[in-house]
Amino acid sequence: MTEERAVQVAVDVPLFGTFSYLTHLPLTAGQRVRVPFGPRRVCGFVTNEIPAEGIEAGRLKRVELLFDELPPLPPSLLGMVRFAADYYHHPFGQTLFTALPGALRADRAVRLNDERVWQLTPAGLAKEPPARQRARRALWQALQDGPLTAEAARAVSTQAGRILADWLADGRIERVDPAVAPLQVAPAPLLNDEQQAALDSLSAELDAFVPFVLHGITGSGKTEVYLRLIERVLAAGRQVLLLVPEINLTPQLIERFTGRFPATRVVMLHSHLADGERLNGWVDAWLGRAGIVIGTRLAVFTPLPRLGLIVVDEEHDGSFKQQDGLRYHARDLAVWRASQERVPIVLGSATPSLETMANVASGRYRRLTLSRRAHDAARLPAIRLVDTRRLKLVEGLAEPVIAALKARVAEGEMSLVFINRRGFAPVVACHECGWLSGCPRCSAKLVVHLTERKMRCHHCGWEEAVPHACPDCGNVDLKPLGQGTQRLEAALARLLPEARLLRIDRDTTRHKAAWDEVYRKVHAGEVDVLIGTQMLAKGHDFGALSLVTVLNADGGLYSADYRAGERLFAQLLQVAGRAGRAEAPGEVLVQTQWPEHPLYQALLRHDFDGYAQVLLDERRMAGFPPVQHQAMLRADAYELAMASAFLGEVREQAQPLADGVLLSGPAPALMVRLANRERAQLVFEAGSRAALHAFLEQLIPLAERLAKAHGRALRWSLDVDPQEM
DNA sequence: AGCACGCCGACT
DNA sequence: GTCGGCGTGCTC
Repeated sequence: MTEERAVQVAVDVPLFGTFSYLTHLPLTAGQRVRVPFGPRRVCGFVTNEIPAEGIEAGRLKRVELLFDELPPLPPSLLGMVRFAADYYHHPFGQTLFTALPGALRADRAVRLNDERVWQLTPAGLAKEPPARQRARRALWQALQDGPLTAEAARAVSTQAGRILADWLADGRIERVDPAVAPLQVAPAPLLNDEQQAALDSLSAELDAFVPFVLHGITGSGKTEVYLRLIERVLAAGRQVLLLVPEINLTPQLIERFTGRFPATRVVMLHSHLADGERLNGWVDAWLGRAGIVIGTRLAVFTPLPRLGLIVVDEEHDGSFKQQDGLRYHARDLAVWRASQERVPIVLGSATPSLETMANVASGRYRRLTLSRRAHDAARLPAIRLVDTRRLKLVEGLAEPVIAALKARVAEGEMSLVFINRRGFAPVVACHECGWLSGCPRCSAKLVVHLTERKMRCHHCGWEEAVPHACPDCGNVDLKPLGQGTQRLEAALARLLPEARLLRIDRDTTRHKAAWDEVYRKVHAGEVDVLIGTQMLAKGHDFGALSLVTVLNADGGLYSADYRAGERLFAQLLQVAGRAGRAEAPGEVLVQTQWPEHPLYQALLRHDFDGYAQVLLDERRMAGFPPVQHQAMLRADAYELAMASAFLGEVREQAQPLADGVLLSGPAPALMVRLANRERAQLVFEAGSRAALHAFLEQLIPLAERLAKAHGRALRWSLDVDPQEM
């Protein structure tokens, strides 16, 4: 026992700083402990943070317990947490706890899988095989064939546990760590010359921090380039972190990696895992047993002792930004991590974010381009704009679009009807008095689901029955307004009576089994027309789509969110990329009332770079990110007035501190009402990151103090690099 | 965030 | 008399 001393412990509370405790244990940074905290006991982590001043030694409590099932968290993880806490101005303790799997956050010991395997000792090999009992003979035979995992032993016999314990006791067998399996690589398709060139450039920089952008059009075979690069990293005995958007973490993707590297442990990490599963995957990565970690944004924190490469697939995807608590951007943290650990990082996308394009333009990132589809036969689709100003619409569909769909159905080819639901909803309206089905808790409109005769709020989840008459004037002739997927499905069924339709949206794919069924039907050729929303703009491979139609793209041109244009353009390029993947040349029809808009003109030419430049110039003129840096103080309360009043006070007192920082607002949020609360925001903009952060440093204590006066009804949070207005 | 303490309204 | 509503303050 060493002498008593003080250590700093981080706990999961919204307070800046760590807490001092006495201990006689030789504790080091990263160890998990139990400490008394107020009237309760909580789990905490020892840090090497500088102790706060001014706490009398007499008031210190003692560390109660060390949880030593696992080694201390590595310094690299604590370093990344420190960086994230500083950058996002979030309490260190809470930042650390969001970086950890749930099982390590609780005030109790964890149980880990025993990874060791059973194998025969030399003494055991020399012994006679057991003569009696089927179970003993079978187990003995299995051990002759090689080491057995606990799981494999149980599969041989339910008696295995007892028998193996006997044999262990008499020295015939031993329990050892499994040998590291040599890398195995399944046969891979050939690369085209562009893919090969990209791979060569990437492979030349495996020992340093180099940020790459792999800009490859849909169908150009980015994943195959990742796989070849990953093979080289694994062959060098190092680990790979692959971050993917929530929606892309599919069994098909995982199978592609496990299929290519059958002897390599591939760990999947995402928020829907059970606590135990997530912990085991995390620990396998941490202890170096897993070669590849594939996960959503939370996986960016996974400790990897032999990290050799980070890949962020679909780096433009919004799901990399967390929208509550620690509002981190996993892509940005991944770039920071790669620089710290001196490994290359690949940001892959068909439509890179403007942030990334700006870094390419400034020379900070190196761009590699895949401009052709991997299969030579697959050509880029021809895009046509259908000007709906001069055409009569039937149920929201223009005549040329209906005709094109009919033709494809007649030829037995699959089409996709894409609806951009952002800013558009099938609401119930009264044509007598103008009443609309608004959500009682939000400023959103309720969306009709005809099959269930319900109206549902897609923002807060509120649900109610479709009324029989107008609640305001009693008119019984209520009509659905706008275009929802369900209503469109009904219209298409009438217009294309011979077609087999399949609707894909959050309702039809909520359950995994339903999604598998959708996938099976599409690939079995049991579908003529797919109908769907945003989900379809993501990277799913639906095979032989020959026609893609987009019905209501214009919404993105009118949005108050300055990023809406960027998102719409990316979404249209992505969804157009669904067409013509196989031998059939694809066609894309976009209905619009504004065909001369530069966005559509760039789309016609498949000109991503050109329009990205237009958008970047616009951002420069307007002083928006990525040219300027932003942070946003968000506040919500039962009444907008309280949120605005708080932000107004903050603005008034923060103004003198703003050196090189522009304050705007407070303004009501774009979606003012959300789940019975009303929201407002105050925006800070600066040309220099350092100036912005120096300002935010002073802003936090100010906001804390001013918020206190409004009581618990007022909630606030700081969003650094906000993605949504 | 939790949790206790504390000070006012309707009940066995 | 006291059970319990949630405003206020503190956590090494």
